Amino acid sequence: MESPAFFRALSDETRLRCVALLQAEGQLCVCELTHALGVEQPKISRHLAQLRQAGVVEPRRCGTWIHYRLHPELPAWAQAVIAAWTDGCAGAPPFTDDRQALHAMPNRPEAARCA
Amino acid sequence: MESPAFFRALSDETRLRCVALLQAEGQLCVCELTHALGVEQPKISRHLAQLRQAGVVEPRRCGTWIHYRLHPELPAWAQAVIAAWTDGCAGAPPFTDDRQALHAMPNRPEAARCA
DNA sequence: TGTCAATATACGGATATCCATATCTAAAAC
DNA sequence: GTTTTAGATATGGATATCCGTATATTGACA
Repeated sequence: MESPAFFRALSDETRLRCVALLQAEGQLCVCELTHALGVEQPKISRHLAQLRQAGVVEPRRCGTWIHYRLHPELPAWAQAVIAAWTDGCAGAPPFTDDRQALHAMPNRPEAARCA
Repeated sequence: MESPAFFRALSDETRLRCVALLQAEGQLCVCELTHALGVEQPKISRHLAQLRQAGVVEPRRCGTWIHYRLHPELPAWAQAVIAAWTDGCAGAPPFTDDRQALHAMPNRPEAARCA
């Protein structure tokens, strides 16, 4: 994990909003992120690709859906950085709004259905 | 402090090397940073300007020299992020080499001389 | 096999970033 | 006031980033 690449991955608001949601919720599919942030799907996919290439998130296919989560093998310091940031910032807009929009989403695919 | 701007400030190796040195040493002038990193002075100045504009560092003029330090009013979460990162990474190259080069620098201006 | 739904990638243009080199500013010391 | 030294900024070119729109991929299912 190269430090500059890691911080660069966190240097965009859309990506930070994804990271904050994943940190709070554990695992989300692309359609949930798209709905929660209220942006177009290709934009989410492009940013998820950058987070994936930086090793920040990991995808898991689950039938039609692809669930993303924070990469379970993130170095301890990177996990600590994300935790420190979310502790300080995830309780303020726009991150709170995203969580609210997520929970208000109708017909959420249930991650539980996929092992 | 906008989160994306903060992380963007940390998304470059030269800037991270400066931040790591400042975190370890407390306060350094531009010529010390230039010598420690072994890069051209305008490059250091440009990167310090970016860190300054992001609110990560603060300059203090001291006669001919300008001393930089981590901004004392950084939000707690930002300080925690920097601390978590340095705890995890500052003990490895290239950061260790920079500290070594700094301590080997001849005729270091003494910060103590300026209150 | 064909279609649909979820996700990924390609394309093209606007903007930002990074660097090396050259030049400018400002405080010190004479 | 002229020179010297530390530091900041300007210029221009190469590369990267971001976005919206269009299209491709892939698994599920009829």
